[in-house]
Amino acid sequence: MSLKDVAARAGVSFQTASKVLNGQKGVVAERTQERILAAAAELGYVPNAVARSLVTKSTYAIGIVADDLSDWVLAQFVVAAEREARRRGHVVLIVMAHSSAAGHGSSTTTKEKPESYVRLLLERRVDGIITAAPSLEHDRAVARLLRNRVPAVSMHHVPGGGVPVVGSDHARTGQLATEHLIQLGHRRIGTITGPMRRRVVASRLRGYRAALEAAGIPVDESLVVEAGWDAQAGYDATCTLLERAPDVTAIFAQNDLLAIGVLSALDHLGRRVPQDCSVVGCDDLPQSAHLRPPLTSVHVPFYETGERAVALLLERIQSASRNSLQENLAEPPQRSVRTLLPVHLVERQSTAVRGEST
Amino acid sequence: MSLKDVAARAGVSFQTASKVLNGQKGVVAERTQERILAAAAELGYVPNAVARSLVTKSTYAIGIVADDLSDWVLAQFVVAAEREARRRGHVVLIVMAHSSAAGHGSSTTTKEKPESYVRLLLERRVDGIITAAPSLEHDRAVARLLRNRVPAVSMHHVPGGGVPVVGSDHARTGQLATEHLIQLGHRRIGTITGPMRRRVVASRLRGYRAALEAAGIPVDESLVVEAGWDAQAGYDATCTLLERAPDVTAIFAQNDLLAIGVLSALDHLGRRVPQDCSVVGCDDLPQSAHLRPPLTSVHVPFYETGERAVALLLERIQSASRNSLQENLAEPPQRSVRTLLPVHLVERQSTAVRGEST
DNA sequence: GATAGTTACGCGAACGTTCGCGTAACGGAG
DNA sequence: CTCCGTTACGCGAACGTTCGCGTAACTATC
Repeated sequence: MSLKDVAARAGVSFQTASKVLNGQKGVVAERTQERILAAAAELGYVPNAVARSLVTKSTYAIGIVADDLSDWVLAQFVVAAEREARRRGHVVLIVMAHSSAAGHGSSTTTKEKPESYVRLLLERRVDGIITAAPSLEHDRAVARLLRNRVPAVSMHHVPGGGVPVVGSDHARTGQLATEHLIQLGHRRIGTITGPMRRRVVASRLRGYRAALEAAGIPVDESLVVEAGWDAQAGYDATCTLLERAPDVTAIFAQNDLLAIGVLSALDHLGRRVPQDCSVVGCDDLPQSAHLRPPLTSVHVPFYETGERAVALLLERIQSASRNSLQENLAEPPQRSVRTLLPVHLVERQSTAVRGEST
Repeated sequence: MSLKDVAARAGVSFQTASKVLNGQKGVVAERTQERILAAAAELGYVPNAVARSLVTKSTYAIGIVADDLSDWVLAQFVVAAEREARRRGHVVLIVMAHSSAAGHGSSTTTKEKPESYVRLLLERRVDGIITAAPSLEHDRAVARLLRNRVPAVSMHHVPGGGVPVVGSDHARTGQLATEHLIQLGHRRIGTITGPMRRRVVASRLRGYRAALEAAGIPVDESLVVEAGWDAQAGYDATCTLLERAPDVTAIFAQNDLLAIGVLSALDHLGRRVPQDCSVVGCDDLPQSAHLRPPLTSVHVPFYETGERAVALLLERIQSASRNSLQENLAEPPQRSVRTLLPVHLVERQSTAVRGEST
């Protein structure tokens, strides 16, 4: 099962076997190479990556700390990251930052500290870490580890900086959606936001405000309703919104799940979409095209974000290993970079010119 | 950074440091223990799990081979598996069986063989493997590796058996949905299926047929439309179905994504749900409760399936390590077990008594 | 047929742990 | 003061690799 076994069977030293099975080729004579290959095949030899890692000091593994993957958006990110990582010869170790919520039958409610997620990966000696866990975006302990211990890239804000961020332009997202509604003639535009403590939410809301101001429309705070992040929350928030301001003619929902709830609520309240009320979402889920009516939404490139994140991470890993060769000569000050991928509006049938049917 | 460093600083041998930092406690005097702990903290010592694994021959890692996690169902499974694994002290290595489809900008189209997914994990010396990749359910090479090389549990059928399967009762799923429609008085019940090569699809269809036969309703093959696995496919298939058989009064869609397409198509064709046509789905996605109308669906316990899968896997891992101690005494014949978790119908507003409004 | 050059392989060390056993140091009893 | 029993720590080996260098054996040159 080990190099020694196949070497014995082929009648060579295990170091020679190592050279042909894993290491550099061409150093070993054709004839013995074949013998070794044959022996390995017969024994079903599988190289031991953990021993290899021990000596090469590199695991060819990257760690991902992610929030709940039930969220399509994060799943998309992770899928892309894994694919890109493997394309480049790395494997992915994933640790989920499960929300503290009791959840499904976990009897032993061990209160896990967020930094332990990262620590777990550090113990495993991953070559680098990617965080895709907005729930950790305010955690300073996690931030410190990411900054000092290992090459890292984050999908969200990291307190204190020092970690490159790859994301999309959230403010622009809110702005695009709102501008679209303004162009359709809407003036009373409500918005359903996610939880305010999340940065994305604040950014998208900023975009919403900016668009209104640019159009000379006063921002009415009663048109902003903070909600959760799912369809039910969208439903409830819409009811609240229409109670507060029955005259809204358009609603900007901060994601498509919320938007589903918005559509549902409008239906119950007897408002037709888009004739009585336009709706625009964010994220552009695949299903959104098949809702009734098909949902206008701002497309956010999560897949590409995942790809970019690992591409950037692998670059950093390489430059880090180069630098350690040079004994950390010229410690890279490395201003924390922010890469923002462009978003764009996908127009479907849930938005229309204001008052078209009245 | 290593045990030797903290040992040096604490003035002890590194083996002693090992005992207090990782291994058994109580063997070392209180005083020196504190010294070592202090030294470790000052140096920011993080144990090296790869070195540990090398000697203990156990990585405390399990591998998951999964299909595209954009599918909520699989994501759910993986989320649960990861959570349960970590609760029990294991970490998760995930490898995705990306469909060969060209997809997003992967320039180097290295044709990866499915078995290489497993091989990757074997090299990493994971303690066990879980497969959640229906796309691999016909791959004999993968099956052989799972059978012989490592403790494994699968979420889907494994050709040749020998690997315990944890899943849910798919035939019953189809049966429950169909029985429900029959009880509401429907006789002309169409069904939109997924791709026939998938086992789930065949099983659910079997349940559909069984329910019809049990009710003495002849099975009309023209009412069975094979489709893909997403909303668009559901839309198209519904159009086909209604062309073939305009008299259907109920449709059973094999998953909720398809059902979204079904609802959308019925809307376009001017049929009201549920008055003109009832619709029932499968999987019970969270959004399904907020569609219009809220979708009746068969709930499938993916989360629990994930939990059970790793629970079973960890059991097997333990018994395997015990057995290797006993030199594989009494090779366990271990009939390949199938654990089927129960499903249940969730009744919402997309189904109604036939012809209630006509 | 001795010497230099090349090619093909082996050797030793190191990576950071764990684990069992050996052995100092110490205290109390004879 | 010697002897035995504990307690607290150290030692050596092993896990399966990689890597650089040493060194046989073999071919070519004079």
